[in-house]
Amino acid sequence: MFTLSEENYLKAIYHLELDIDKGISTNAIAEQLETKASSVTDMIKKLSDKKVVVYKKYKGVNLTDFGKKTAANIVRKHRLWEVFLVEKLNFSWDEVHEVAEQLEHIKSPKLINQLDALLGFPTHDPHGDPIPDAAGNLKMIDKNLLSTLSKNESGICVGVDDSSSEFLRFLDKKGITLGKKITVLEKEDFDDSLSILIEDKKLSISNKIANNLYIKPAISS
Amino acid sequence: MFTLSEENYLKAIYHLELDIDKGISTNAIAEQLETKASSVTDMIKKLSDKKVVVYKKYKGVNLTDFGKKTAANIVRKHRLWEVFLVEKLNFSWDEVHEVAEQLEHIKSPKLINQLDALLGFPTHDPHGDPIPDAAGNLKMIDKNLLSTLSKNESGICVGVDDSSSEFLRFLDKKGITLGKKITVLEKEDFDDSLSILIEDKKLSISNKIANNLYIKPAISS
DNA sequence: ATATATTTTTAGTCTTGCCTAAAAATATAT
DNA sequence: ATATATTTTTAGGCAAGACTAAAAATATAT
Repeated sequence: MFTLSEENYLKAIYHLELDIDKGISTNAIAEQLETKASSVTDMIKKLSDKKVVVYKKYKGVNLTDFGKKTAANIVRKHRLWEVFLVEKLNFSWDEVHEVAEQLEHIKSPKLINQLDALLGFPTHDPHGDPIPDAAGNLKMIDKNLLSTLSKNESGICVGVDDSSSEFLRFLDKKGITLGKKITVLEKEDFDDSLSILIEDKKLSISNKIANNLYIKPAISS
Repeated sequence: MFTLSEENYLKAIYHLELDIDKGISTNAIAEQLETKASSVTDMIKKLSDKKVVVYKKYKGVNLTDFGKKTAANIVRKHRLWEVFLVEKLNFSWDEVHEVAEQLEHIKSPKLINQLDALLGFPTHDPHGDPIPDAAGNLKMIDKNLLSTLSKNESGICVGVDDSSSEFLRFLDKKGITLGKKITVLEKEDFDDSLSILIEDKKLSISNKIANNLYIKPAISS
């Protein structure tokens, strides 16, 4: 069994490993968890003793298979709870993260299995992130940043890269939500901004936005 | 804001105050929380500093109004989650306690309000215990122990005093669940056991059982 | 290749929440 | 009323998980 703190470290390392394929550095973990490098070194030793990470001094850490499975299960719980909050309790997608951060630590396999069933075995959370299955595996779907689309190409909005409340509320205000079809009408060279069509509405969006929105390629209209 | 440990102390004192109207003794709290008296003294000082209890050395503690409200809110969350587990996730009434002990510490007013609504604003948990309202007030319903009924009197089963898994599973086995009507057919003097009628079935139950089952008086049949 | 900068670890400290053992206060019994 | 028993508090310590400051290792730059 893992403490709350250990679980948060596992989750942080799990997320970092999706982007980095070397050993995860002490500093990277410290930054992710908003703590100090020395605290990370302390905790890494504990996690290493518990066989969830492999640690070589000055060389960073990597999750063991056991560690990966444990971390994936926490992420699974987090994302299932997010779906629950949106689907059953009328939370909006920018309100779920903090509460899910708490709920992900609840320990009860039956609870999670039943929740999964109640929600109809969802595969993605409200931000389009995949939900690991009970074994810890996650299916990546084919998705690209909106910024990679060319003029006149279309796609379905399937996820966000930045899932901060600020960005999500900005999307809400613009009427951009998951599932909607977006067509690129124009790409401006000088600032890489886009003119897009979404539900018969024409919008102008900056490159920053286009770099944080995932699109599933579709036949252009 | 309160720590997990502080919340558990508040809850323990809250429950003890329902039975005891003097100052709640250090030992009583220690027993309830399965900890040592010296640990309780330590924590009492912290709770006193936080203005949730009034403490006089050697005289025990009592909750302040603020402490009472805080504790009631934890109990409210516990019982709402129990209802959720039974109503939405197919838990049985003997499985909910442990998980609710974890869930009661989740901090999100919106979560609880929405959960309350999802469940249809329940007034009692799966064991028949009343759910405090958002202000912390709880309505006691008129109930008596089954053992207080006389021969030929009837009542509706509305709650249990002992809500241990063992007792609840025993009741399940006997077919005794909340909402069912029970009629006392016979009272044995020598061991205070009862012969009862429940859903056209005749059962013999011991005094121990009859002392742990609450009944809402009804017109005898 | 050596000096400098950065990263990581170590050493020592703090707080929280628990513990044991001993001392102090209160309660009970003769 | 005094002796005995019980309860409560105090004193001192321990483990977890964080911190700061300093030392050690590694990386970078000229």
